[in-house]
Amino acid sequence: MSRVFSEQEQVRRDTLKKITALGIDAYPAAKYEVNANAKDIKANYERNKLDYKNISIAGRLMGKRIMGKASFAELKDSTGRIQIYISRDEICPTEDKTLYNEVFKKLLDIGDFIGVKGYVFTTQVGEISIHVTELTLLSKSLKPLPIVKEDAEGKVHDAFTDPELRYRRRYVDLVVNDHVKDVFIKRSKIISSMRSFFNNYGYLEVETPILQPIPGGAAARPFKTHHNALDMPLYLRIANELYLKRLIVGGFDGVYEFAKDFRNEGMDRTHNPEFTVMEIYVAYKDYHWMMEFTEKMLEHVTTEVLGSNEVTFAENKINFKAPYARVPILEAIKTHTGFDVAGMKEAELREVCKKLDIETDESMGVGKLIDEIFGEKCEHHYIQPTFITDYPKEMSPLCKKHRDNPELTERFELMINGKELANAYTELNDPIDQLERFQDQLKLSEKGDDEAMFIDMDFVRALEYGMPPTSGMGIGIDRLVMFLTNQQSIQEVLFFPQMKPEKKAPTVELNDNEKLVLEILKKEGSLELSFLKEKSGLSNKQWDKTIKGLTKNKLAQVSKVDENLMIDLI
RNA sequence: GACUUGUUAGCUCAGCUGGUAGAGCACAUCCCUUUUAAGGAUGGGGUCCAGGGUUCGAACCCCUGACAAGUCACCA
Repeated sequence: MSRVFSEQEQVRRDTLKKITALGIDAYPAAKYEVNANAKDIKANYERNKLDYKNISIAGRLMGKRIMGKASFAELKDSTGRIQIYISRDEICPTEDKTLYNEVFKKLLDIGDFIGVKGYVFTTQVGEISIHVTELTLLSKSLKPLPIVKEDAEGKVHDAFTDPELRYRRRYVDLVVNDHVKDVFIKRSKIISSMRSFFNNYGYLEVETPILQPIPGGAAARPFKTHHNALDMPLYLRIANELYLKRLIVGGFDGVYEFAKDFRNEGMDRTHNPEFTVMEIYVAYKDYHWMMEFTEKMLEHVTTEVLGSNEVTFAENKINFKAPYARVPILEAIKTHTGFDVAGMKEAELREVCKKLDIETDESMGVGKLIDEIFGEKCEHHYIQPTFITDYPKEMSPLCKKHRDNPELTERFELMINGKELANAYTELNDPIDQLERFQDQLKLSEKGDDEAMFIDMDFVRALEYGMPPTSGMGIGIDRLVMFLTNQQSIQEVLFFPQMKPEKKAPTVELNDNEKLVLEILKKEGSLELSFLKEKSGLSNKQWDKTIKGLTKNKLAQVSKVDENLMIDLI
């Protein structure tokens, strides 16, 4: 494969050769002992100067300011940036000034990893810096990074902002945009904060299959794949609910999993085909307990990770301090539409939808119709964390019937900023009821609902052995992270959001037109431009492209002789 | 899936009514021992997303396509 390098890339490759020629290994194998980092030095040097007499630090070179025999440069490690000061005669005490004049000044580029040893001091301008006594190249960078600069007022210049480039080259984004890195650090902290919250309760973190013969536990279109040895279809999981409940059957008191789920649906600001969900199931609990558990968890996480329960998201301030409001879905509909839909049959609900200007179709049953009314008319009103409870039975086939009303289920969804964040049930543990619900789903699917659930007979069998009363909850981690980091797009909280493949690299081979013109030139030697154009028989556009291609590849050149443009082979 | 907008140097962006491509940073060469987004001077660097059309002439106008972003639709 032949690659085309930009001028700057070519310069760096040449530089690499020069480094090697000087006997320097641009990619040394040995470990580099580090005893300090940028953040720590900046935070503690003033108070404790003696500790910073002999430090060793490593990172990327992020900027050079050369002033003759001395220079300043920026070093960036995982904790931040620090300035380094290099004086020629200090790192080159003998007559040989190569390390400074050649290696540092000319052969080190922005983006290279270097290690420096030296001592910390404060410059005349008052910046804490490292006075370098020893400089080591740790890894050469062959591609130029975008140069993002920040001025004294904190204003960013030439920011690297193009979303496509940022997502496709997340590594560059992370190197250059500290605020992006911070989002992902926060994401990690949110997850570990949740994990320790669950562990403190004594619940067990588990792993369940991602490849499933029956994709269950949610209403969604799955990805399908094929196992060769078994010669059978397998699906990427859309949820892990049914497996976690099997573990409750098996006797664990509480199990949870941070799971990647996969749904073969559209992509937009809040949907990525693979996404992370945390599901937890706890025995001997119900959904009332789970509401308290959920609000306590969110209060805990926001306190621990953000140091506050108040979160700004877009133009809204959201308060995660428990407790949260609890609103039955039918009450929410009554409040926001004026219609009391309790006990309504499908036909009556359709009538209500019509009056509310909500589109319906034949495949929609009672559950979907109610869900539609709520989604259209109510959902967006719930900005502050709110538990919407007691959903209709038909839209919750894995959820236990409501203890007071058999048409409803003991289910809640947690709404935040008008969006669903978490979903929880008092789990259905009656195997006979469960099988009937699955069969109802089958009818829905026959009616054309392509998201209705499959019947999972092994799951029914597990329930037949007996599952204790259990409550379960699932929470979308990506969306939670979006809320807590004030990001409006899911792509900003995923390191590598799904993208279409990149365009193919351009070829350097000549196309047919170029070959044709080249043949004519080879035969004739030197020709007048308009004559050659006519002879080639190409359209204006094609001629233009072709001759530009040839001159670019240095195969032909155009020159002006008197008043005529001549084309020659090179 | 629909609509809107965008795609020009390594990065951020200009580019007039169609007349052969511009800036800042970065890069290269030279000068400079405490500077700080940007010291000074000089210079190099382009498949103007791709393909086709109109035109004497296209980065610019027209058509088709690719990719992205935004809005909407769809989506427990």
